[in-house]
Amino acid sequence: MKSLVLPGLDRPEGMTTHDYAFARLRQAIMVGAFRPGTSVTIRGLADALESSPTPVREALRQLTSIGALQFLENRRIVVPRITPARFEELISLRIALESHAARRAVAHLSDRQIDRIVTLDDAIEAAILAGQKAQALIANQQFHRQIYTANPDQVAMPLIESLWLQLGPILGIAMEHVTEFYVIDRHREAIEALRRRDEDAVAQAIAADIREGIGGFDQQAIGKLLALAG
Amino acid sequence: MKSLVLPGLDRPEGMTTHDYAFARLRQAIMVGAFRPGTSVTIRGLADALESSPTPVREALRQLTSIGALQFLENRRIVVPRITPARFEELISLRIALESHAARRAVAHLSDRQIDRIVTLDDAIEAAILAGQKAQALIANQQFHRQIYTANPDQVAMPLIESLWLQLGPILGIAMEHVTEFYVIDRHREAIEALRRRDEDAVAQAIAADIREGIGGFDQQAIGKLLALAG
DNA sequence: TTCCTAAGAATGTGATCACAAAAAGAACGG
DNA sequence: CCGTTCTTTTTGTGATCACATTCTTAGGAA
Repeated sequence: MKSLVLPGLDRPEGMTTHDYAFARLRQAIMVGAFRPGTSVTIRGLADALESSPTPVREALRQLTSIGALQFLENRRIVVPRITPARFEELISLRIALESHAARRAVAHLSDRQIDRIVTLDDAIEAAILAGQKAQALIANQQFHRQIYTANPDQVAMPLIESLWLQLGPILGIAMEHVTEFYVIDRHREAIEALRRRDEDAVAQAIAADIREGIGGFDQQAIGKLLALAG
Repeated sequence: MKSLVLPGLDRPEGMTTHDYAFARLRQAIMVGAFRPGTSVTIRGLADALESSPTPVREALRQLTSIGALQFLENRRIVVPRITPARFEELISLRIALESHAARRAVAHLSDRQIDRIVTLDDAIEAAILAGQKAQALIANQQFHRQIYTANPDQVAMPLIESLWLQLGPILGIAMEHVTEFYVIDRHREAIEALRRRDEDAVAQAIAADIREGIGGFDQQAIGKLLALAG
């Protein structure tokens, strides 16, 4: 049985079943395809991915290591719930980590790379205008990732993505309830700062971008949703 | 065959084979029992832990998710090598993350908890005086963990431990070559700041503690070792 | 000696199965 | 109608096995 819920993701040939399952589930969680508190089963996902329990269990175990899932005491596997306090911690950590990563990326960014970042920002706007929420979210993540990974020795990206994964489920709820996008574009501000190679300004723009709108969503609205979903 | 290399770790009854394998391997890497570049095999570890490939493979996969191990393209599993640049990134991230975590823990610390932190600091000194390097390392980690986890909603600890794991192997090398401990005790400074509930001072003391000596080791010495071990 | 090739060994991968624990449902008694 | 107990089903766990890939090593040719 092939799942209709999991966002599609082509499987490059040569990729192991485990890697495919991991990538697929990870992507699904990151874009909010699972709601907080949802429970998943190994066999169920194995069927959905048309494989067997072994590689799926490995993928699920990996996802717990990065906070995307949770193995409960009763051996149930669930998408973690988020309290308002935990949400606030995650956001403040995002700000700390990502402004740090952005600052340390500035020196490594070539003009050509900055041009590519601008292209990604355009893609975000295009997705928003087209009403493709999930696509806008993915493009926004790519925008951030492109900046941080310019630093070749960077080690923060996996940690940042762990935070994105933990915030994913709540974004999924937000996407259902928010009809209007708040495009408070700190991205242009960040890009200008990148062009000037102004580390402080870049860090500040990224911090503001995170604080003011989580990937285009209004934070207050999410706060209210948390009271319900927590 | 039971391994003599892996640090012992009692297996509480009811703990699954997988959890035991994960905890055991994680602890081993964290205290530097494996050198950078070391390759491990699933069957080998399964024998050492007197179990089978399945739970061990799951544990190894989890360890790769947090940067403690690496699955190479050729399907070999190795302890990642660390370049001087990567080392510097890890340290700067530790400073960013841990001073952030410390700052946000201050408000939650009771006087009783601070007393317990002092006890842990005494344990570090005792271990150093007794020449028990690994024990001193563990006690030092407990000291830091005790502070950060005082914040009940904290989400940074797993990320911080990921950094500790990535630094573990290099600490293992350092422990072999460094005969003298440099006890630059910023811990007392941190404790005093905690007592005053002075967030800035706490963050500063933690940052200085990390910068000046990684768990009691001289950083410059590690830098030199990296040139050889990278 | 050096390089290349081929046979054998070692290793990761993934499906399967038996088992135990937990959850869900059915039957019964108050 | 509600709660309890027993049965059935579901589900995670871990050992095992077959397969494909990779590594190792032995042998031979230049």
